Amino acid sequence: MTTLASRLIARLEQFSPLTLPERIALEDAAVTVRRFAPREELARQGAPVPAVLAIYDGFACRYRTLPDGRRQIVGFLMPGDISDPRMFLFDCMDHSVATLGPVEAALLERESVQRLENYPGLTRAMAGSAVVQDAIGREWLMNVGHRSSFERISHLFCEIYARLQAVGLVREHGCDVPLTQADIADAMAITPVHVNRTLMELRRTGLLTFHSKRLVIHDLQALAHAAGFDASYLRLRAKDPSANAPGRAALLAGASPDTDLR
Amino acid sequence: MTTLASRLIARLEQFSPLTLPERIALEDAAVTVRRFAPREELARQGAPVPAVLAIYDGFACRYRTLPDGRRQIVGFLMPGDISDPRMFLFDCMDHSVATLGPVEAALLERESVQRLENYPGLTRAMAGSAVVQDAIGREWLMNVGHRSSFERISHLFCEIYARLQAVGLVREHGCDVPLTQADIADAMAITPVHVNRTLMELRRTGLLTFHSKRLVIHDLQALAHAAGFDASYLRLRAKDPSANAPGRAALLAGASPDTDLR
DNA sequence: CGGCAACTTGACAATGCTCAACGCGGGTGG
DNA sequence: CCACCCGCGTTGAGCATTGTCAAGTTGCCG
Repeated sequence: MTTLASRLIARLEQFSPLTLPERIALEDAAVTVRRFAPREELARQGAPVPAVLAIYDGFACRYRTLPDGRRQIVGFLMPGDISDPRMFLFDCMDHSVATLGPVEAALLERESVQRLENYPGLTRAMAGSAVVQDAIGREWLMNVGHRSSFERISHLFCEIYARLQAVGLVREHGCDVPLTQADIADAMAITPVHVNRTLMELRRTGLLTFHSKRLVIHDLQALAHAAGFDASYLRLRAKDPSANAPGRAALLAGASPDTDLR
Repeated sequence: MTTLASRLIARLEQFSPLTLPERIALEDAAVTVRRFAPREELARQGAPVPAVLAIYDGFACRYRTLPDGRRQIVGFLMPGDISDPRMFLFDCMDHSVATLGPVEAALLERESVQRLENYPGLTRAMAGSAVVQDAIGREWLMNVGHRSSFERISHLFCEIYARLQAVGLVREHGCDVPLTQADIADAMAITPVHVNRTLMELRRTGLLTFHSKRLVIHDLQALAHAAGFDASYLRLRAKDPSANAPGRAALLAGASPDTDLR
């Protein structure tokens, strides 16, 4: 059975190996798993930085809003993700954070994080995680700036699929993606109605289906090609599918990019 | 007379105060100022991470390119800026870096950076700098996603103006901005021809002029309002006005959240 | 059964793109 | 020294991707 800490450890170890004491410290810090309702605000732009968020299950998002109400989602926090501890360097948030669907997560207080930062491996892993989230932001900028709506949505689903695969949440070419079409719209800067049209076109072309929060990718190769998706920015090591059931610890194997890029 | 180190110190101290030994260490690390030609590539996507860049004068940019040649600039590096040292956590760059106009900068090798990271104040300051660059990226996403070309370009110029003001490079409501219209296009994801049209409209409305690399803002208040610009994401402390041109205090350079959001 | 959120669908409008040409200035080579 | 050329800026005409508005359907949950 997977616990929050084990998922977090597995994810963070993709960035830097952790010593036993480091894993224990992480487990201690992330014991209290809380449940959050959908659309719950966890941090507000301009308000004090509340805590670092470590996601066990579900999606959250960072977003900014314009005075007129338009919302731009600037990143997703997915299972195994941890938000950037360096936010504590400033006294207030420059963006908001909210859950999308229901979420299980741990909140790490400032002191808790500071304790973790005494461990170099953990510091390095969290930094790596943050760098990847930056890279994702850069890719999104590319997406929103230079790709058609069709490419954009394809690309987003490729990314989500790859990230969920990295934490073992993909089965049978499908995964649960608790996003509404409006969420996708806010992330990719497309109108909800146009998201709808584009999703139907994706369905029609047989590349993927996304229905009742379930994403199924029928032709990953073709989808990645259509999207211009190259997973290298995610810095994923290939996930051993059997690693879900404990027993086989031999990860870190090759950086064998089977779901290859370019 | 301003040296690279003094500019760097002044900028970094906006994030965290530095002790004397820290300043000295920084000076030691950044003694060698190199000159770079315009359009010189300093780091290439996919290639090893060469060095951390500390800018003394001129603009550089981070960018990603699509196979078909389209380029998205994902951030500017401006005088006093330093690129993110955490890039060294990975073996290759996820984006490229190039100069725009001529640039004077120091290159800090991996070992040099590691030495600096022994100083907590420097580590904190560099982290703060990186967090702000992330925040800028988020704002750009908002820009490209949800603002009209007119707002976008206005917003970009507000940002550039505020950032240059923070390092004392604004005089008489004007500053040197070594960008071509094509550069602005690549940053804001607009066509060069449309950038041109928009610039002319900005000129016509009397908000600003941008000619031969010189930006003059005629009505900052109005421009910021038109752009929906709120400087708080830049986390600038008000620049001491006496540092260069006496008199006019920093208008929007807001530690004060009076130019509030929402 | 009612209500609300999410999803669909259609007609129309517009912002910004494409393509194409031309002006202008500064640097370089003959 | 002049002429050429290339990068950059400027302008125009037509077009298409995507936004807007509006209405209707589905489906879940109380």
